[in-house]
Amino acid sequence: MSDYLSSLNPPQYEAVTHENGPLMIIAGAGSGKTRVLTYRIAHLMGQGVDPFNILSLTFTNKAAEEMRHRIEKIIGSEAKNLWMGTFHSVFAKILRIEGHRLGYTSNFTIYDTDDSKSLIKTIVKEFGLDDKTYKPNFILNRISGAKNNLISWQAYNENPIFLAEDTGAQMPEIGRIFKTYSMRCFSANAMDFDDLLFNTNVLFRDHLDVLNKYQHKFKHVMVDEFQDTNISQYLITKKLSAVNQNICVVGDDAQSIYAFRGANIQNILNFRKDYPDLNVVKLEQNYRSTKNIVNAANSLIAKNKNQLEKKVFSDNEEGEKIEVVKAHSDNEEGRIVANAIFESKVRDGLKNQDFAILYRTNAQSRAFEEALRKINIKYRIIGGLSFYQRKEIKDILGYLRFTVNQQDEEAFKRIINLPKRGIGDTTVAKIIVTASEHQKPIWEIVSNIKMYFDGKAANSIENFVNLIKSYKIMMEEEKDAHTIAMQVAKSTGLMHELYIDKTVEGKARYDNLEELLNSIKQFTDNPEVEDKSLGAFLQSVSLLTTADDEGDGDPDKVTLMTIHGAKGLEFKNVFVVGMEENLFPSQMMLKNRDDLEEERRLFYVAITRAEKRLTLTYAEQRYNWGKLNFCEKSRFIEEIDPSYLKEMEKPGGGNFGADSFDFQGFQRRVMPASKPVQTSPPTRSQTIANLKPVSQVKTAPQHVPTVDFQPSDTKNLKAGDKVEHQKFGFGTVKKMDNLGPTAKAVIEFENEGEKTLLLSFAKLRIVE
DNA sequence: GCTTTGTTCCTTTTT
DNA sequence: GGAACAAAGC
Repeated sequence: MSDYLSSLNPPQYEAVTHENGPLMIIAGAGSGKTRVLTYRIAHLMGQGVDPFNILSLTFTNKAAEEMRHRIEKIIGSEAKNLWMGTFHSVFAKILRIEGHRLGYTSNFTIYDTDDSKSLIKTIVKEFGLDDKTYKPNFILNRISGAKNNLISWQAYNENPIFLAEDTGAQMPEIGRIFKTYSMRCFSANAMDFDDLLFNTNVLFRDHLDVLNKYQHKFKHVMVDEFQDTNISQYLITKKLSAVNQNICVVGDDAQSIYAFRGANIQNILNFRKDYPDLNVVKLEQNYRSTKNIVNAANSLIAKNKNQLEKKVFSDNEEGEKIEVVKAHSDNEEGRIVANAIFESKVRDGLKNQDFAILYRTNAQSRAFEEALRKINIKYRIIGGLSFYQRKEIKDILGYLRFTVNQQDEEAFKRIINLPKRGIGDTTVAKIIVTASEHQKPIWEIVSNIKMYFDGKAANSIENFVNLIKSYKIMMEEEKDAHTIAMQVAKSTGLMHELYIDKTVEGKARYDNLEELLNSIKQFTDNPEVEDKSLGAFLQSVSLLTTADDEGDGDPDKVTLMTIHGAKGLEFKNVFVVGMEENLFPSQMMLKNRDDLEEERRLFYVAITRAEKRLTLTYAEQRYNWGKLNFCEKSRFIEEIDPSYLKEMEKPGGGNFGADSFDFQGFQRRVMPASKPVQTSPPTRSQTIANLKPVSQVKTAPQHVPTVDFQPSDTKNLKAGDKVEHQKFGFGTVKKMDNLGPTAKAVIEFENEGEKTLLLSFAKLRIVE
């Protein structure tokens, strides 16, 4: 049991064996933080602390599960009794138990961002406000920001500063919207993400017996990624540990990247003030990366003024210099990275899973997906439009949510006329008006609909109510989540509707639905899950984090994700792509929050994910919602000490550029530039795993040899050339207007007639 | 009330 | 390029 301690370096040892009193671990990137946390919990348990008394808050549920399994290996099956999870999932669990104190039932709904926005939109409309001025996104951010700082709607409306700010932003009614939004959530028996934390604070503030209970329950409180906690989260942990003072926070101020959602770097900088007898341990040795990568990262982060003093170092090999690669376009960037991965797999004997492509925004993934797909490299995308945000999935979940909680207004609006049953907007509006006139919940109105309306719509509503009632009965009979979901999918007709849709999209949606039912089955079949009810399943779904999505079980894939998603992860080879001004650092960030330091920390996080090799790429031109933009190299590249960098045109000795694409035994067929190979959204389990052999992939007509239309080829385009346009089909160039990036061509299309096009390269290719 | 077609705005990042 | 919404037609 104690032999694992011998593998630790002195500060790690100190952190692991520190038992009582406040502790702050400043853990530099790659310093073995997870190992320390794991061992620390194991050590506490070894010292006789009951796992029921340990609360460990992690950043993703997946991280919690991994840690739990590692502890299990050291100390045994008791580890399953540890309280572990994200802030949101742990305190949602507590609110299920204690929420009745605040007027919620135990089956409250958790509104996701879409629900919140939709509700705000409804309120804006009801208030008769202009929805061009009152943007749901902005309002939600405002409300969320307030709640993360523990400002209630009452306090907000009493605060002249907030109201003046809103008036200044031409939105004086935000306070009133905040109030209505909060009351509507409450009467829907629903909490949004911020409410889970806000209400936990309210619970602990107003119900001291509850606070007391959990203070004594959680004898040890641990917080991972402490630099990314907000005030609301910090106060929860502070209150919980007020009696025992056994609070251990682990973080790295250099990796604080969530200020946009209220994370407060001051939490970590000021922790010492709250705990004067604080022990501080600094883990400064990086075991993950080469010297070159660590030094480069240090030279970058040194530009930040706000930071705790520490010296991260590596005793690993020197390693290769960081490659900086310029690509001509975003598509070429994709090909360069895909080729480099291909080459590196062969040269260094690496697997797909050793590579990650990290970008600033989800929208950047497309070029890399296409390039990887073309050369049959399996990949997985983390984040972006998640499985649970797809329409067909949300539809079924809407039914399940409404079955559990009939006050759920957002679910009601989604499913009342789905599948179409002749209840249009007018009827729904009438129901809502009637409900508010009689001061009764919507469910009360619709379940006695004949008392209020008659006619065709009333009959449809009655059928709908009976459907829901039948599901409720199943729930009361304690049928498990899968049984009920199956019944819902079948008896609503939603499953059949997708089944008879034989379009590619319809097929994909049907597969998605099947996948959903499978995952519910997995949930109810999992022996580790005690509560197999519908409510328990819904909760687990609504608090999934992006990293929690496991895909189809094949781990050997290249990982594509945002840098935010890469927190806590490591890969042998990392590509940080889109290193361009306005993209990274993001111009949005600079415009709205003017926080270059947070962007720099984000880049620091990206660099420090790499163990062996790091490549930075940027493109000279890039499409941004249909328009071609010209880009400049990111200032961040210049900020790294140049002695750690190696600038090059193309990686891999220049032999793997976009235009020299033939590998041994690997014949590439050139395809129309931006025609997606897979027209339907991939199901989660597919995750593009089952790539078609190149020969089956849709290609340009066989008889016409084609080449990609590259931007550099504009100079070659001349009158008389035959071209194909993605939308307009085949045509002949009549005349070129001028050359260079702003070139225009007059083209006579076979079916569409003459058109003048600003040459948008992805849509046009030369047919020789 | 439903379906088709046209128009607009958009994207940081996530629980 | 595309989702989300509005208008127009059935």
